[in-house]
Amino acid sequence: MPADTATSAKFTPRQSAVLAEALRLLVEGGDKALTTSGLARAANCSKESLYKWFGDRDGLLAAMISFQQSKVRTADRSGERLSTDALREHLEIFARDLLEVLAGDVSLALNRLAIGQSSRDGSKLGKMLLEHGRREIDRRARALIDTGKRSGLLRFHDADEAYHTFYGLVVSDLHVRMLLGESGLKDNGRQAQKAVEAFLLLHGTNKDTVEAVRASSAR
Amino acid sequence: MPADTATSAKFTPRQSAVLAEALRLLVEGGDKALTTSGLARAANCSKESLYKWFGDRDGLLAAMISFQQSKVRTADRSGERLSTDALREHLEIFARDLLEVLAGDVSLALNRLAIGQSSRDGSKLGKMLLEHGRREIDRRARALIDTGKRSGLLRFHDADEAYHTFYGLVVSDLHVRMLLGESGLKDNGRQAQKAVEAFLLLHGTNKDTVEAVRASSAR
DNA sequence: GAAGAACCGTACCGTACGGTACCTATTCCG
DNA sequence: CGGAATAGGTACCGTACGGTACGGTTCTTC
Repeated sequence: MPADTATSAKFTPRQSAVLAEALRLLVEGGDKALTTSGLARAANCSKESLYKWFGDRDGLLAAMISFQQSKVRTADRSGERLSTDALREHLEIFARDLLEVLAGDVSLALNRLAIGQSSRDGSKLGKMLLEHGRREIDRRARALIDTGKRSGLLRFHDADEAYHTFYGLVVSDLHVRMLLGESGLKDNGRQAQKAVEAFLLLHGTNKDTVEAVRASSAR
Repeated sequence: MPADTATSAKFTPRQSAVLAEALRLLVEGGDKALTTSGLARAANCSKESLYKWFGDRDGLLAAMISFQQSKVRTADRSGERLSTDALREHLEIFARDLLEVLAGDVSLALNRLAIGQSSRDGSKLGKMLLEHGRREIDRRARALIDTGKRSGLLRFHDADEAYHTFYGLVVSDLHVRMLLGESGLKDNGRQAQKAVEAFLLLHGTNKDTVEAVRASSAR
């Protein structure tokens, strides 16, 4: 993550610094620890400024999500055709990145926050998280899957379905478990590898790959 | 779900009624709506009784989880050998049940509650939910999978891994999306069907089944 | 039928939060 | 240089919650 260049056009540097501090408080203490007074104290700003900038507490939370997402940029360097090995490599990298993102402190804290609020604000934060937060990573995955199909390495009749299958294979119930407080995996790489193997078996076209994977999965 | 017979030995009928009312409040308004005063008013009991029975608010929440789980009983009628079709049938039923449970009002509300608290109570509620809430359904799934293997219909080298694969195929990111406020699927049955197809392709042994499914998945 | 426990309803206390008002200091700009 | 805008510091208000205390009421039990 870049250090300070994350000054999205939406926020002044000062506001960004305050939002970063707000995220820090949220991560270390949960939403209970994120009070307007506490944030003002920790960020050396006044409550009045907070209310001027963000309206109210909900506005602050929304700004935090928006701010955090402005820092997430996914390198999407899979443009043209791919070899079998390259596809597998890209899928594995994607899976590892996905697991890493989901297990991140800030991601978990924001998801917990949105989930906690979802019952009383009409899921406003949840919608933000889903629509803006995952758009980037979804797009990257879809591009990868589409490229795989165009290269004749994958076959499916619904890209969305294929993506959800892949997501499920990679994440399983890990995300919810981590949200509930469990620690993550010891080895994301291995999980990514297995998920990709299974996914290629389900949707790959390369017979050698399929057979090889099949044999190994039955080992 | 049985109406009133759910009087676990741990709670008196009166306490059970109060806990049921607490769950109702939680479902309809989130944790913010579940105040001790509000519960006392809604359940026609006194706050003093609440504190006498459950200790403090956290004790009440824990009791709610325990109470709800005492109502969930999974019929586990898969004892002996299975045919291919019977296995598929059982897997589909399980998958549908799983999706239905996860999408249930009370389940979602309790998971939201536990996730919201996880950052400030050392994940006590989260642990309860994972260890006691899922034990039943996990056991049922594992029994099913083991039976499949003993019947020569499934192959894998790690039952846990196979179960997680199946879980991922069935649920994907649906659970988190619903926790964030999205509505569930229109058709759980179809999702269950597709997940079972994929799972059998990955871990089934029946060649006919495998080929048939393979063909259909590439349709 | 009386003693006693369990329980209800309510009133109360301390606290902590969201939000507002007011005043001061710094910076920006003509 | 001077006035306006911006932002920090602080004190304050209303509210609502968790938790406690107490008097009155119902239910049990002998």
